[in-house]
Amino acid sequence: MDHKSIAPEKRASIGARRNPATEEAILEAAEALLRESGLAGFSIEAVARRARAGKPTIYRWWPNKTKLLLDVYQRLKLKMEAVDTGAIEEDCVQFLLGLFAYWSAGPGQVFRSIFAEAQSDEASAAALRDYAANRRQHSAKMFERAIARGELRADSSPVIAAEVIAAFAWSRLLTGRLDADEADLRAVVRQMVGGMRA
Amino acid sequence: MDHKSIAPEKRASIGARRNPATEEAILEAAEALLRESGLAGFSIEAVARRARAGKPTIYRWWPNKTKLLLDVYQRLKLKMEAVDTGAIEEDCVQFLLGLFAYWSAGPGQVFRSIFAEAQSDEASAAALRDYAANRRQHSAKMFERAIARGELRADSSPVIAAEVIAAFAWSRLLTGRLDADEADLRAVVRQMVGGMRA
Amino acid sequence: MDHKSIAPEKRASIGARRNPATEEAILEAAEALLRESGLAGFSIEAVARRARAGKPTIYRWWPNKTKLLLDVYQRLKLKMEAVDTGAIEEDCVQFLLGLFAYWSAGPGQVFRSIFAEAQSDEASAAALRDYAANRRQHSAKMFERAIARGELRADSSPVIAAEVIAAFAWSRLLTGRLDADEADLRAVVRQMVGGMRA
Amino acid sequence: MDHKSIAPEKRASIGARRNPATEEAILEAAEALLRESGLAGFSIEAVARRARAGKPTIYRWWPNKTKLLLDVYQRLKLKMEAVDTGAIEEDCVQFLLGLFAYWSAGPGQVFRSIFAEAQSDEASAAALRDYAANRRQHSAKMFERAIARGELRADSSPVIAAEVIAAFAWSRLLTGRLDADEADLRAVVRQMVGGMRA
DNA sequence: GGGTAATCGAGACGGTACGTCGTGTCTTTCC
DNA sequence: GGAAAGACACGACGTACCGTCTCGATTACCC
Repeated sequence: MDHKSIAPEKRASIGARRNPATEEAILEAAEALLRESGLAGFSIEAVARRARAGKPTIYRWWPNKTKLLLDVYQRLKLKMEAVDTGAIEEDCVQFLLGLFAYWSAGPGQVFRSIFAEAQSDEASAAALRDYAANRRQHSAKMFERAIARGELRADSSPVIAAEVIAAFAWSRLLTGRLDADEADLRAVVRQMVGGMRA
Repeated sequence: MDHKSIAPEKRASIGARRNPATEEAILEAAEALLRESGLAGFSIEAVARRARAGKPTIYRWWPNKTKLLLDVYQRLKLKMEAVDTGAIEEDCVQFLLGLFAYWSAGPGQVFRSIFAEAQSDEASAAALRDYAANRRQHSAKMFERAIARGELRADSSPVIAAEVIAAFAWSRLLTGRLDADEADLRAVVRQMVGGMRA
Repeated sequence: MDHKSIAPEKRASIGARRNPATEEAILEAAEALLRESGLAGFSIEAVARRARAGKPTIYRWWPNKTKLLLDVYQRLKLKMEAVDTGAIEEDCVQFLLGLFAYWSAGPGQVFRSIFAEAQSDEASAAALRDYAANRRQHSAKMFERAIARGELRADSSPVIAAEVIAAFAWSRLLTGRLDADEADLRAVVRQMVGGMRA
Repeated sequence: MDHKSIAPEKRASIGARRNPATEEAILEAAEALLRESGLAGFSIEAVARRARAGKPTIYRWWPNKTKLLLDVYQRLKLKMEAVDTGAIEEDCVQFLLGLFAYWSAGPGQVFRSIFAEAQSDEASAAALRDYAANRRQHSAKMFERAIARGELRADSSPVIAAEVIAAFAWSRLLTGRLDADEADLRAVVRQMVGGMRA
C-alpha cells in the first residue's frame, strides 16, 4: 500500500548540519500520505518509512506530529491568487470556484486534517487561527477594492465579508461538499454581498 | 448532571437483551471524557474503564468510535429552540448568542470532536452531512417567517441563509472563537441578511 | 469453519430433570472439536455453539472445561484390544502399529489434550495417572504370556516392560511422530525386549 | 534466586540493537511465573507486567508464547552433564537420578509446560521435536562410548537407546512421578539396556 | 388439572488476554 | 554533530473466551 512511491535514494548525513534533502523528502512524503489517505494514514512511522528517514530525524526537527502537519500545510498554502474582474459578485464566484478546484486537487485533504487536529490540539488551533486571520486580511482586499470603486457601501466591513465567505467555503470543505456548480455559488454569493451594495 | 467520576455500582446482565443501565453508563462516561479532555482523551478503553463496562460490551453495540461519538451528541442536542422576536436581525443574533452559549457549556467540545472525526472517516462525514442538512431545514424556518411577514424579499432563499449562518457559527466553533459579544454578532448578521431585505 | 456439522435439532427442556440428549450432544460436539482442532479449538463457547446448547447448560453439569475434557476421554478409552501372535517381538510391533493407527484416527488428539491439561491441573493429572496404571496392568499381560511360554526370562518384569513401551508410544504421540514404519518400530522393539530374552 | 517480585529499574533502549538487560528481565519474569503458577499463570501480559517490558518488545523477539517458553527452558538446562562411570548401567541410572533431581528443583514445571503447549501448537511441537532430537544426539554419546569400549554390541543403536530412556523419563515427568528411588530406576535401566549387551 | 420447580436455549455482562500498531524517547554507528 | 536504524516502555486497538447472570419457554411432578 504505502510502498507505492518510496524515496529510493538513501541519504546519509552531510555533516554537522541539517540536510535539506532530508527535510524535503519528509515533507514530500507527509504531504503525499495526507493526500492519499488523509489524517488516518498520516503517522510518523509511515512518513519515516516513505521518506526513508529515521523517526528520530523527524522528531529532531518537528517536535510532534501536529507541527509536521502544519509545515506540510505551510508549503502548500501560497498558491491561491485573488482575481479582479471589476465586479464584486463575479470576483467572489471566481474566488470560490478557484478555491474549490484547488482544494479538490489535493490540498483540501491537508487542510481538513489541520482542522481535525485543531479540534484537540491548542497549538494547531492557534496556528489555524493565525492563518485564517491572515487569509481574511488578504481576501478583504477584494471587498476594499469594490468599496473604493463605489460598488459596495462605504460603511460595509470587508473583514466581516471575508470571514463569512471563508466560513461558507470551509463548511463545504469540512462536510465534503466541494462539488457545487457555478449557479449555486452565484446564488449564495448574491445573497451574501447583497446587503453591502451601495 | 452530577458527575460521579466513575460509575460505582456494578451492572450484571439482565438476560438476553440489552441492559439500558449499561448503555446509559457508557454514554455518560463517553460524554464526560469528551468534555474533560476532548477527542484526545476519548478512547474505548477509557470509556470502558470509566463506565465499569467491558470493552466487548461497547463493541457489541457501537461498531466504532464514531458511532459512539454521534450517539453522545444525539443525546445532547435536544435543547436549542428557535426564537421568534418578530425581527429577523434580532432572531439571528439571539440564535447565535444562544448557540454559542450552549456550545460553550460543554456540547461544543463534543461537536468539535465529530467534525474532527468526519475529516478522516467517511461514515462520520455522512452522518455529519445528514445532521447538518436537518438542522439547516430547521433554522431555515426563521427566514421563512420573515419572508412571510414581508420583512425579507420573497425571492431570497431561506436555505441558503440558513447555511451561511450555520457556516459562520461553525467557523467560530472550530477555530475556538465563541467569545463574541453581541455587537460583533449584530454587525455580522446585519451584513449577512442585508441583501435579503425587502 | 465450525459450522460443519452443528447439531440440527433444537432440544428444549424435558421438565425438571437432565435431558440425556443434551448431555450426549455436548459430549459429541466436544469430542468432534477436539479431534478436528485439538485443545486449541476446544472452548466452551465452541462446544455450546456446535451442540446448540446454552453455555449455562454446560456449566450446570460440568464445573469447568477440564471436567468436560475428562468426560470426553472416558467415553473414548475403552477400544484397544491386545494382540497375541505367539512371538513377543511381533506382539509389541503389532501393539504399537495398532495403537498408532488408532491414535491417528482421532483419539490421539483427545489423549494429547488430556496430557496437556494434566500438566497444569492436578485433577487431570491424577485421572491420567490412574488410567496409565490401569493400561500398564493390561498390557503387562502380553509380557507375562511370553514369560509363561519361556520366550522371556522369568526374572524380567512385565510391568516395567509395559511402562517402557507405553512411554515410548506416548513420546511419539506427544511429539507428533506417529508416522513410524514397521521396520523402525521393529528395531526399537528388538532393542527394548532384547534384554528380557531367555 | 532472590525473587524480587517485579523488576524495579526501568530499562530504555540502548540503541538499534537488542538490550540484554531487557531479554534477561523477560526470561527471569517468565521463569518466575512458570515456577509459581505453571502454564496457567504464564501469559505474555503477565510477563510484560512483571518484567516492566512492553508487550511489543516481547513479541519482537519471541514470535509466540512457546518460543519464550523454550527459551526459558534453554536458559535453565545448563547444568546437566553426561556422566561417565565406565559402566553403561551406572551411567544411565546416574543420568536419570540427576535428571529427576534437576526437574524436581523447578525446571520440570517449565518443561511440562512446553509439552502442554506442544499438544495444540504445531510450532511448539516442531520446536520440541528439534530440541528432543538434539538431546537424543547428545545422550546417545553415552551409549556410543559403551559400544566403543565393547560393553555394548556394535550393532545396537545408540539413538534408539537414547530415545527410549528419554521417553521413560518424560513419562515419569508428565505424570508427576519423579519420586523414584535408585533401585527402581536400576531395575528399569537393566531391562532397557539388557538387549544391547555384547 | 393447575401451580410449582427445575430444565432448556439464548445471549448480555464484566473481565482478562490476545497479537498489532503507533507514539515519542533513547543510543549506537556511520559519515 | 547530523542521519539512519531500530529497540524501548507505553497504551489503545478490536477480537475471543471465560464463567456468571437473567430471561422466557417448556415440561414433569405434586397437590
